[in-house]
Amino acid sequence: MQHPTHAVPEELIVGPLQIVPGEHLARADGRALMLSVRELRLLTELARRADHIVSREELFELVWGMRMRPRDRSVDVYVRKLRVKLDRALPGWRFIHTHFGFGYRLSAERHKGTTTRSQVDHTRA
Amino acid sequence: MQHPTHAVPEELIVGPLQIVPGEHLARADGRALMLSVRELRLLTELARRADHIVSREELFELVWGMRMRPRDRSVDVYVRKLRVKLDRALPGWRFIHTHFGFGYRLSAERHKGTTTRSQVDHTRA
DNA sequence: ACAGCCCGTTCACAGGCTGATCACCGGTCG
DNA sequence: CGACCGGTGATCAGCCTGTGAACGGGCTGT
Repeated sequence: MQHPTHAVPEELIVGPLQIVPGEHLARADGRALMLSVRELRLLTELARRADHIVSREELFELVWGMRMRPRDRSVDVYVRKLRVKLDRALPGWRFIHTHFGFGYRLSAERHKGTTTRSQVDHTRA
Repeated sequence: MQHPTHAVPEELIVGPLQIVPGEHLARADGRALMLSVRELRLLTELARRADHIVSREELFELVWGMRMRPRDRSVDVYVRKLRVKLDRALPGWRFIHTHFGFGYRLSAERHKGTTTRSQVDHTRA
């Protein structure tokens, strides 16, 4: 089922991230990200609630479309997959923040010290 | 009694601090703070009584939900944890003021000096 | 039809965070 | 000056998350 040609496409912007759910596409600084269906959908739902904490239960229902079973760790696993890909695409940025006991929050934040290679960052806001 | 759709969420503002209990979230100048459950709850109760002195006993009952045992120092410990995080997030501001023998009071007040490191400050409240 | 690859799911273990208490020190008041 | 009150740093067990890997199914190209 396609959208009508000229429908206004939803476009989510979070820092250097751009997400276009209607096109099943996400970009980092303009470069397309290679995300699986689940990954993109999780990122999308987080982006739609950027800067707000979203609980695992809510995320699960939004992305998987059903109630989360008690000890299901799927959300955690996909959050990690996303983090890895986002970090590889945009080192020096952090997007998915854990709120212990509550859930996750998507916000673009710079940070010092990169994962893979040592990246000099003298940003002293 | 719930409102149907978008009930107005409680939002507490204290100077540069914004607290949204319903979202388990507090922001400093718009930036999300990373607070634990207890910390956020303590900050919330203090904020709901901003500019008023709240006794330890009352704070304990509000946050812990039970009577405070005679020598319990929990409130003091959490006040400190909050002070540290608030100072790191907003150097130059003081929020939690001690009222010797009475309790604590939350009020946004500027002060000079402090950088990232918490500096000993002999200024009287 | 078959092999290979990608993806989604589930495990089990490791590590980090939180909340509760102590013990000790320094500050304040009478 | 002595007693009391609040500030601070550290410890500890338990729960919550992070993480690497294994498993099985479906899709694709040959």
